[in-house]
Amino acid sequence: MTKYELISEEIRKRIGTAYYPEDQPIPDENSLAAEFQCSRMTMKRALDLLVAEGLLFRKRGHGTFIVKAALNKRAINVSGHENRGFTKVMADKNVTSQIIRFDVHFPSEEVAAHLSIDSSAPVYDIVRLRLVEEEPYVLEKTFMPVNVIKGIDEKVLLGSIYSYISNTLHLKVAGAHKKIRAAKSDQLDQQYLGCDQADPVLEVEQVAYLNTGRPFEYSFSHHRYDKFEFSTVEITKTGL
Amino acid sequence: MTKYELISEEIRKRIGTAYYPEDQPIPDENSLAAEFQCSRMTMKRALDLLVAEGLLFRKRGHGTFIVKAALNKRAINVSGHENRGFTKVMADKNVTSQIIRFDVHFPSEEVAAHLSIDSSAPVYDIVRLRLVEEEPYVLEKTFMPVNVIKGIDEKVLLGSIYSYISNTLHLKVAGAHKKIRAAKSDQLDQQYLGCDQADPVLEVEQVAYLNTGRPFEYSFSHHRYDKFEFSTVEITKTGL
DNA sequence: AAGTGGTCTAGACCACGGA
DNA sequence: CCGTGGTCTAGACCACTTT
Repeated sequence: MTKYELISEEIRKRIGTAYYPEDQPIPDENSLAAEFQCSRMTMKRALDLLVAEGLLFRKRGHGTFIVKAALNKRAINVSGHENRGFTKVMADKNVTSQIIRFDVHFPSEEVAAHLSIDSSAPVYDIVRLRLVEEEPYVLEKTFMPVNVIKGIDEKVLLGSIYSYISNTLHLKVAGAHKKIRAAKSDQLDQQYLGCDQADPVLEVEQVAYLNTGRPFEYSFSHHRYDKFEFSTVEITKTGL
Repeated sequence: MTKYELISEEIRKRIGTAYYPEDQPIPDENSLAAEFQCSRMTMKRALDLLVAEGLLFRKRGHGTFIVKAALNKRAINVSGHENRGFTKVMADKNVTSQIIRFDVHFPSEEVAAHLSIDSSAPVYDIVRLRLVEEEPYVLEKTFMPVNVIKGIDEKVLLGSIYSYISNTLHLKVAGAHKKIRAAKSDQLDQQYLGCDQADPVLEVEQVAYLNTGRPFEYSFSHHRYDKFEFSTVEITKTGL
């Protein structure tokens, strides 16, 4: 844990417990830096995290203030992470998987393009239903290059592909590009997510890549429209 | 324009024009700092922007690399902004509005809570269809406290509420919290967005707040499922 | 040991807003 | 004018990876 993260957590806790009055600026950066015995740059960085979370905002020449809208939120995430894909969020829940399809074949033009591979490089074609506490949570359609993610089998699919990639293959996931849209539910969604024919789904299209820069997953996740939503915070640049 | 933004743009341009080979690290931070005549901190900050955009990623002990998946993207946004709400993105397009409903009344419990106001404080209740180049683009249901955003009338609603808030009221928007989900289209959606009864919509629930910390807008935006998607980049923390 | 990125410092100057 | 946050610097030390 770095110094700025520790300080950030302390300030987050203070906001959550109303240690600072919500209608006044919190102490200025120099005072806080003195209190926490750090440089002003480090203090600023700690506050930056909270600004990015939407808990604080700054007014040049005035001070740093608490976002009132954020106080209504349940409890303010103790560790304050909004965007931590699936498994992380589910850390202490019972996550299981059901395999709907598991094939290997040559990729379509589209899949090859998104994975930056040649059409002659085979890909896994996987459809899994993931359940949280026995409840259907998300239906995932996944393409992964066989050359990159070697040795996928049913046993791996019943657990977490991400655990396999990091713990067994010792590869590291660097990030992902996502597109989020609404879609009509298809026959598979209705069958496995248990949704009605008239129910839509929230579709997340994702290209994930390793810390080698190589894309290793192109996937479409379908979530029940009544059980999943995506949260984000938008910050207006101070200069505008 | 700050130094780190200028440097960031230059590097973004270089990536877009394949100035750097994509299978090798870009020059290290000290070399780049020397080339751009800045400190290493400033150089790092310039690169941070590109990492946040998903164009670059870093490997401690190795170097900074180009994300191959990002190169496929059309042209790499010249100024690289993903999350700039409506009006900004539409800068050079013809945006018009059609007023579906315009009322003032007392807020429901839910609306009052999201706007952090008392149930006795009246709110505008607005439904607008927004069109881009004459095409229906989004149907917005908006609640705003009358005490905060004074003087809204039909003329304002036909243009941009945001312009009115900044240019006439001289208030500043600091940010917004958003939730994105899929929903069934209702009768209004079908009528105004021209979607079929079976078509879903992408719903964005938003609480926007001023640089006074005061929430001023609680809204639900419905987008046609086939014409709108939300893009985002997820970065895995290097420590994990 | 050498080279990379990650953090942190102490201090400087600038931009903005209010007294 | 002063106090605020925003940027920038020059340098230090640490963590990680390869040689």
